[in-house]
Amino acid sequence: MTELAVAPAPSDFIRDVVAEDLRTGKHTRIVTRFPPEPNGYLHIGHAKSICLNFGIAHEFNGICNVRMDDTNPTKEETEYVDSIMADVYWLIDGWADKNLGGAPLYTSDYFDRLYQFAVELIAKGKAYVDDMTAEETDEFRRLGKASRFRNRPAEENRDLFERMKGGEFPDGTRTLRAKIDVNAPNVWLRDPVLYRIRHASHHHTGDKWCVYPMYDWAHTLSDYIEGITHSVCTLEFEVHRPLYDWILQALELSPPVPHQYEFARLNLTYTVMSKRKLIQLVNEKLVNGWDDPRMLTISGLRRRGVTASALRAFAYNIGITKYPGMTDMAVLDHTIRDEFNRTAERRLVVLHPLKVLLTNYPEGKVEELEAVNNPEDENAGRRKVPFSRELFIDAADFMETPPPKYFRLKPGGEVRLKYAYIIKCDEVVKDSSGNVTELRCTVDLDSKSGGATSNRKVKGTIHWVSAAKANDAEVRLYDRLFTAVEPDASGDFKSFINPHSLDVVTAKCEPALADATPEKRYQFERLGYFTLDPDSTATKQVWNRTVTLKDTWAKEAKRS
RNA sequence: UACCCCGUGGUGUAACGGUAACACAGCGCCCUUUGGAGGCGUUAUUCUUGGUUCGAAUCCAAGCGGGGUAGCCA
Repeated sequence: MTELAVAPAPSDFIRDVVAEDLRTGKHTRIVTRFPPEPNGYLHIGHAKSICLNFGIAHEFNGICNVRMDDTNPTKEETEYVDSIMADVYWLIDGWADKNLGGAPLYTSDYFDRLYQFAVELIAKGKAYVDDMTAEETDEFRRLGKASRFRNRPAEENRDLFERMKGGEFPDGTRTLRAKIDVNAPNVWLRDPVLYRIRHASHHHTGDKWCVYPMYDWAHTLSDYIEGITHSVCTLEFEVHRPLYDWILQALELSPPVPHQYEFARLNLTYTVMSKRKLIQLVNEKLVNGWDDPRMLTISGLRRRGVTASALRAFAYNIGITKYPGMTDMAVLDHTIRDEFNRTAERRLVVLHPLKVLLTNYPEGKVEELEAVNNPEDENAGRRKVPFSRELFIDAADFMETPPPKYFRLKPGGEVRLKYAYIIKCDEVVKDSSGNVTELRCTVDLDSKSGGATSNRKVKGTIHWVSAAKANDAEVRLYDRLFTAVEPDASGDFKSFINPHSLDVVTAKCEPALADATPEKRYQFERLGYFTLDPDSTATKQVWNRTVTLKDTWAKEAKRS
């Protein structure tokens, strides 16, 4: 099993529609799109959407456009465009052709055409310039009342709209509104605003414009312009769909026209997903930037060590529906472990070193013992691990007064050192304040792994490194960022930040780990999966714990 | 409040009028030189009430519950 996570093509209600439209000949080539607003970094919820839209294009031989939905100059920045494209390419690379979507497109590149469409709508008597304030507009809409400017002659509307574009009027003084039905049951049909005045510099069009289209106008027509067949968005836009369809009909656009479909956005336990909250975490320095490995941003997940293929497998596992549920973070963890168990090479690393002296093992002797790189993959080969008189084991693998069912080292007890010998703890050395500083043990020389007399069983097997040959490395142990299942369910989500979400230790690593590369994932035996962080230098490795191993002992220990 | 959408084990999904299944989580056992992985088993599900039908998770109606929308944000 070297092919990973190439799951069978998933099926869901949207793919069903796509397949049907192809079957009936309604469409001959599928075009989807992923339309982020460049006002923040992409998160795992966007990954779900990317996998859906690119997935459909990929499976049905179509294309998927990445389109910056940049109609609000006051919120959008080029930095975000760059991060978004980096994330999208990373996520789809090796799975769908990058050129499936090509270079990023921009709604702002269509501003001229969108403006012309608006002029057309005015000419058809289906839009008018309104002079009411934002507050008045809101109130009238709530009351279902018509604006007193609603019946302006088309020519006056045309003139006013042109002068809006010309910059004659200050921000907020006028809007262009669709003339639909001020009393419609669906509030989005109560003469929605199509254009507003914003004397602001735009990240992509500079100072060319001072009127900017609203989402519904821009998005619908951008879909049409690009020949989108299936415009897939999240549930909160469901009530916009009648407006989407109205716009296409009002302009009497020739078919085929796009159709909008909605699915439930991703909700995950123990995290927050809204851009507003993520940006707060960054700005208030509660995390170290957008790509902090504790963030559920795509860049954060990438830095943490999650692979694109694992993220895609996750998107596949959770499915697509209209039910707005809450997915357990355990599903993400499981998906990552599932892949890494098959692909990650094993290494011995001691996180919290406790010295062990083997009293009956010769001083100065070094044995090169053989270790399996990956028990799940024979092709991963073997390596040598040096063994000597002084070792480090993890402090958690020794207890002076252990609870029942503790299989590791204890005074007078025995344990197997992985790939090496069985040792017995004879003596516990402590400092003046009673802390254990060293263990004196004896080796059963007949118990060497792979040897003729190695068959003796002991209950526990622990990892270790040779003190003389070990290399130091910084290891960043990440845990979930929030302690509450739903941090934003009530109160201030920041009050649920996990104070132990990051623990930094200096670990002792076996020599073979020195050759590690950033692309590879490693399992530190019995501890978890780890990835080299970009903070690493030629002289110092920095490791991120992507996810722990499943730990049934922790559960057992909690019980007693 | 109005309008729209959605209700299948604890969680996420499947079953497309014909035996309610899969994954995660949980529990138990087996195996294990990772308390990992793996294997086996197990707990537990169609919101309610009517209707249509030989037959309903599926279609219809009402109720109940949950979510969304009511920015000159997207």
